[in-house]
Amino acid sequence: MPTPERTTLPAVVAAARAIVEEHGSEGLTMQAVAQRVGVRAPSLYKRVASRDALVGLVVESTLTDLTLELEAAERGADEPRAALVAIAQALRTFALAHPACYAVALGPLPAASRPAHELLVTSSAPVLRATSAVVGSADALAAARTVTAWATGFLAMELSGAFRLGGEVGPAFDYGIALLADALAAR
Amino acid sequence: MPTPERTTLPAVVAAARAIVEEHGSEGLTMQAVAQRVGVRAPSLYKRVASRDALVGLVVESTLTDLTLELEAAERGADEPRAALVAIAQALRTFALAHPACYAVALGPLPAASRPAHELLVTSSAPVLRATSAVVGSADALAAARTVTAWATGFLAMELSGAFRLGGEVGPAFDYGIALLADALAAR
DNA sequence: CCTCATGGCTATTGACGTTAGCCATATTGG
DNA sequence: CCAATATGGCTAACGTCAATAGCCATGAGG
Repeated sequence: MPTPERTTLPAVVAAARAIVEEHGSEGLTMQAVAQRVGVRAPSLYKRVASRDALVGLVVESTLTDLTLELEAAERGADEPRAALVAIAQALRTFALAHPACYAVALGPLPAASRPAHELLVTSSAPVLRATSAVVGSADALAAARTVTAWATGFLAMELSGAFRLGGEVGPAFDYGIALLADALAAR
Repeated sequence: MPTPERTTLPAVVAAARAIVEEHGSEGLTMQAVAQRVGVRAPSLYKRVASRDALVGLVVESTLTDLTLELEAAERGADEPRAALVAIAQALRTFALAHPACYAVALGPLPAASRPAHELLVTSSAPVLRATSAVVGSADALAAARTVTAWATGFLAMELSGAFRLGGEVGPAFDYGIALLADALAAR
């Protein structure tokens, strides 16, 4: 190859993730990323089609990491109901550890930033398996959607500071997942 | 007052809401709003401190309308569990009727766009009353948070088209609210 | 009638994404 | 060993957008 490359696509994505985590998603400017990898902003377009596409790569990278955590939580449980609870708690742990990247990955995204469909399938697989084991395959999808909707809604509220009306947040999460798990098990 | 006013703050907010609904929140530029009310963009700053502040007014306006719908749904039910279901369904109806404004109002917001705390209290009051009637005042807050988290999470997913994996969405919503209502009633 | 507070306007700035076009270089094929 | 070429980086520039500065016109109140 001509002209030695001063950076790489993975380095660009890693820089983008770091910037998102440090300064929020609105701090993710092409200039900031370029400066971080030691290059000028226009050069980034040799690696990435647009800013939205870069956001999409951040989302995919984050989602990949998250999926590993969810699968680990699933493996660590010996019983379906416990797996459901463990997966939910792993999701919250991840969200609190990487709040900005989590918010970007699971928040509203422009079409050009949406991750590959296949990645969404693999990241939702653990929940689907767990609910399937609890309620049976017929209702598994609806049950998984219920749990996922609750968890992402809860975490969106927690991360955006919507829980300003007193009460501890951790116990409220436990309350919710226990309620859902019991309700599903009762079917 | 000097120099007859060519527009008013309510007109500006109404224009902003219409633009959000027609072209999405990213279409809400100061130029677009100004053109719609028959004024030049800089003149808007005589009425509104910033774009974020204008978004905040759109949010408050939307939330006010939503609250009326939730209260109407609450009044229309004669039993606590039915009230909970009716409120959830009213929320979904509103979200589907005004998807873009709903998404703005209940999505992540910069600090300068956050609605007044008091408004959040009044808009969450119906759910809180309903859960209180179902599970008692001790668990009412946690229960309300669970239902709210689920509903907003579900609608965020539905509006962003995250339900691409087959299955009808409406029945999934019914499944979820029934599951939650039953679970709360069983306590 | 004169004053002045006020709303609107033009011009401008600064940030940002993105494109155009040039230059330098390392690899490849003769 | 050398030239051709493909490629990565750069500077310059454009368009969009939010926001500010400063001027002008107007109309209500003394």
